[in-house]
Amino acid sequence: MRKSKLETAETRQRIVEAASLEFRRNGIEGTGLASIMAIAGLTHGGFYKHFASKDQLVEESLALAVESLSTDIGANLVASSKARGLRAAIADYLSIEHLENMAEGCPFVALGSELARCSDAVRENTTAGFLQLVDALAGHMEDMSAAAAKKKALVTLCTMVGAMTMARIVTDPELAASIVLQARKHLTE
Amino acid sequence: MRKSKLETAETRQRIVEAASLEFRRNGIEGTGLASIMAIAGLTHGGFYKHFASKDQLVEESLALAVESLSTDIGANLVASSKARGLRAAIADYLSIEHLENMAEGCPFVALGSELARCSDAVRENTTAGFLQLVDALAGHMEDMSAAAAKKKALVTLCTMVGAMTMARIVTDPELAASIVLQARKHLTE
DNA sequence: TGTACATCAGTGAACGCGCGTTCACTGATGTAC
DNA sequence: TGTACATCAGTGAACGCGCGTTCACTGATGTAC
Repeated sequence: MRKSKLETAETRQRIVEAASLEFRRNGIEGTGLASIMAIAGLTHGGFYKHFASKDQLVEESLALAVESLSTDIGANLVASSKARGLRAAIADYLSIEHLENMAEGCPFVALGSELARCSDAVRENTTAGFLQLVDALAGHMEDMSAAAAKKKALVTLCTMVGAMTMARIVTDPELAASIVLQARKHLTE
Repeated sequence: MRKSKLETAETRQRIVEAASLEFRRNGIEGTGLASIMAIAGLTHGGFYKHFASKDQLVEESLALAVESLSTDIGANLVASSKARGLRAAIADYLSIEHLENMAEGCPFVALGSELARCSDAVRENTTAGFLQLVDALAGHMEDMSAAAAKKKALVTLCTMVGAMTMARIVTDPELAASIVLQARKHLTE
C-alpha cells in the first residue's frame, strides 16, 4: 500500500485543503479528523502518517486559509489604481457572496472566537497574516503618512471582520445584508 | 431531597449565570454541562430537571449575556451628556480590561463564530440584543437624521466587535492593545 | 391545624456516541548491493 | 540493470475519554382532606 513520494505529498496537500474548508465550515471543534480524511479520500487511521496531531493540521490549514484571504484581497488591490483597488478589495470582502460562503471566506470571521482559544502556534500564523493584510491595505491609502495609513488600515480591517461576523450571527437575512452594505458604504465612500 | 420553589428558582438562575460565564470563557462546545452544574454547586444528573436540553441553556445564558452587555453600555450612555455618553460607552468597550475579561465581556466577541452556527432560537435572542444596542448607540449620535444615526451606530458596533475579536486572536499583547486603542481613537475622535 | 400522600429537585450510575490517538498489518515503493 | 530487503502510506479495528442524555432512587416540600 505504500505510495510514491509525489503521491504522498499530494495526499498531504489534499488533507490540508480539505481541513482548511471544513474547519471554516463547521468550526475547529465541530470538525472531526475522520470527516476530513474521508473528504481527502482516505480512512482516518492514516492521519498520523502525515501529521503529529490535530493541532498541527489546524496550524497548517489556518495558514493556508489566511494566505488564501491575502491572495484574494491582493488580487483586488493590484487590479486597479490605488484608491479604486482598495475599494474593490473592500467591496469584494463585504459582499453577499462572502456572507454566504463561510467555508471559502475569511478565517478571522469563520473561526474568530475559536481562534482566540487556539494554541500560540496557530495564532502566530494568523497574526502574521493579519499584519500582512494591514500592510497591503495601508499601501493603498491615499493622502496620508505611512503611519496614519497603517492605523486606518487596521481599523478598516476590524470593521470588515466585525461586520461580517455580525451579519453571520443575525437571523434576518435582510438585516445581514444591511450590515454588510452599510459597512461597505462607510468604508468606500 | 426536594427543594422549595424559591430554592429551585434560585438554583436555576445560578445555572444560567454560571453557563453565561463559562460559555464565554471556554466556548459553547468547549463547555460541558457537568462543569457548569459543578460551578452551580450541583451534580450533572439534575440538569434536566431545569432545562430540556443544552441548547435551551445556551439560549437563556446567551440572552443573559447580551442583556448584561446592553446594561453595561446603557449605564455608560446615561451617565453623561449625549456625545460624551457615547464616547464613554465606546471607551469602556474598547478597553484593555474588556480585552482580558472574556468571560464577562461581549458575547458577540467571545462566541462570534460559534453563534453563527447556533440554532435559530439562540441567534434570535442575540439578534434582538444587537438591534437594541444599535438603537441605544444611535440615540446618542449628534448632528444627523435618525436614519443616518442608525446606520452609523451599526457600523460603529461592527468596528467595536471586529477590533475586540482581532485583538483577542493576535498573539502579541502590544499589537492587541494597539488594535483596541486605534479603534477607540477612530470612533471617539 | 394535623395527617397522609403525591410531587419532584437532586444524586450518582449508566447509556450510546463520536472524538483524538494508537497499533498490527499489508503491499507497493525506495534503496543497497 | 536486476535482485533482495527495508521502508512506510494507508487500512481497519481498537483504545480510553468526555460528552449529552436517561434513569432508578431518595427524601424534603407541597397538597388534599
